[in-house]
Amino acid sequence: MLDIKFIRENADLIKSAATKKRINFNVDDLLVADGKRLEILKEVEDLRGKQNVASESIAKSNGDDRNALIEEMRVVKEELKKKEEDLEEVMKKWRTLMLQVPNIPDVTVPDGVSDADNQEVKKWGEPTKFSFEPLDHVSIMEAQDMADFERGTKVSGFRGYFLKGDGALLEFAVWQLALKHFLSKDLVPIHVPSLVRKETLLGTGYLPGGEEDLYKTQDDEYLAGTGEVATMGYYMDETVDLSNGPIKFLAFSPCFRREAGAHGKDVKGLIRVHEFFKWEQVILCEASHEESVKHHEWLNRNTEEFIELLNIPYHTVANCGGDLGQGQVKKYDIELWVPGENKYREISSASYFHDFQTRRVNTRYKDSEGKLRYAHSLNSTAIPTPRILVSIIENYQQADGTIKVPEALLPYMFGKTVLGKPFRS
RNA sequence: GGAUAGGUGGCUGAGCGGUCUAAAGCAACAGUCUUGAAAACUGUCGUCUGAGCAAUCGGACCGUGAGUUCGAAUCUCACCCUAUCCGCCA
Repeated sequence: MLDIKFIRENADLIKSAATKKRINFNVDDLLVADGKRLEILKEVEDLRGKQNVASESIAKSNGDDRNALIEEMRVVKEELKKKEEDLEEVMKKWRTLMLQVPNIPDVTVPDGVSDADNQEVKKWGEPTKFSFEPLDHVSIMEAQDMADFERGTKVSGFRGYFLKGDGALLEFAVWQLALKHFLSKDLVPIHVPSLVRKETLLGTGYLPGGEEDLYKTQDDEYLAGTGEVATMGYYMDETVDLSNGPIKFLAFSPCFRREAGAHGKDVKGLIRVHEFFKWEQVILCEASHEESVKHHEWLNRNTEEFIELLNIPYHTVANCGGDLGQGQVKKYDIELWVPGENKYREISSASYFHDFQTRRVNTRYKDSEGKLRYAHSLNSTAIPTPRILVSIIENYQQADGTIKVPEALLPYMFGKTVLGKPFRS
């Protein structure tokens, strides 16, 4: 959500934002509705003012004076009722349009329609070369009894999986390394709920609109698709203290996604599952563009560093306008090399929103002049499992089918340096 | 699941049809006093929104939404949320 004053004064910016994001939104419709809204609001407020004045007189008077005044106000009441109905009608339209206003993408966001137009801004390492034909993670993990997809489906349904033996150990090791790395960045670890109330999803912008990708309970709660939801909900309707610097969280939570729009995609393996775990970085900072930009770069760099610890080839892309969400100002995706598919796959997404989200969740802070302002919010994946296992296993596989443990994970693998047993040559 | 009690400003808490412009206390901020601090005293002290250069003025907000009324924090209805006890339960 944006400030209506800002929208009124920067209608052109909104127009080009919609164009750049490939979002169908007509700001003129909103401005017309807004004009009407202000006009009727003024009338309603004048009538209410009249009523307030008369009300005081009525309280002080009696007898005929009193009855005359009451009669007079009966008419005002009818008029007011009619105007209020008019106002409600305009407000309905106004609110609907307000929720659709796209946030302004940064000037550095590349132009484009879809993820195919995202711009590579960094490339680290070269795609792994093998002296043999590499296997995909599904074949390797099944052969090594590190994952069980058949029983996963039997027990959990489509996209179900078990991580087992070294597969499970590897996941826990990644978590440990992630804790070590990200906590060295002074983030506050927080384990957040996945079961959330509707308000938090409305606040973060996943509702309305994302209903079909969310699991819902019989008590009308939802299972969040990311820890960002509960983390942003943490300070909902509160005034936070940013005088000692930004609030920086490292949130952990199970994540649930129905993947309703992805039925044919990535049907095998650990790339796209209904239930996974994610460590997520979340920042609330002062309402300054420079601050947001600085933290955005920092968040993304934190995750890049983690991937570098694992020594997996990756590249970072700046998402193009058409690949940005309604609220995002700018977004980076980090994509890891996946030998089995011979391409990079997204592992992380770092975005900033200015005050787009905090307006909805109503999280403010007092600035140095004591004025209440909406904070800026940012979030970035720290690390998702099991998706990250795909790249670890495929890039570290050896000719005999075993997997070398990445050096950084050695301290957390209970002495194991190689996973699995030779099964091919 | 059963029963009960509640939702009022940053917090505690009064108000239960018309000076509510929401008491009072605490906290906070400023000042006086003081070498400095504390205490004491004095003053300030909500949010959103519209008009205005500004001082200021108007409107809204007592969990949410409807309703009754000339007038609602106060009455009616529905919903949401919280707490406590019992039951069940990792």
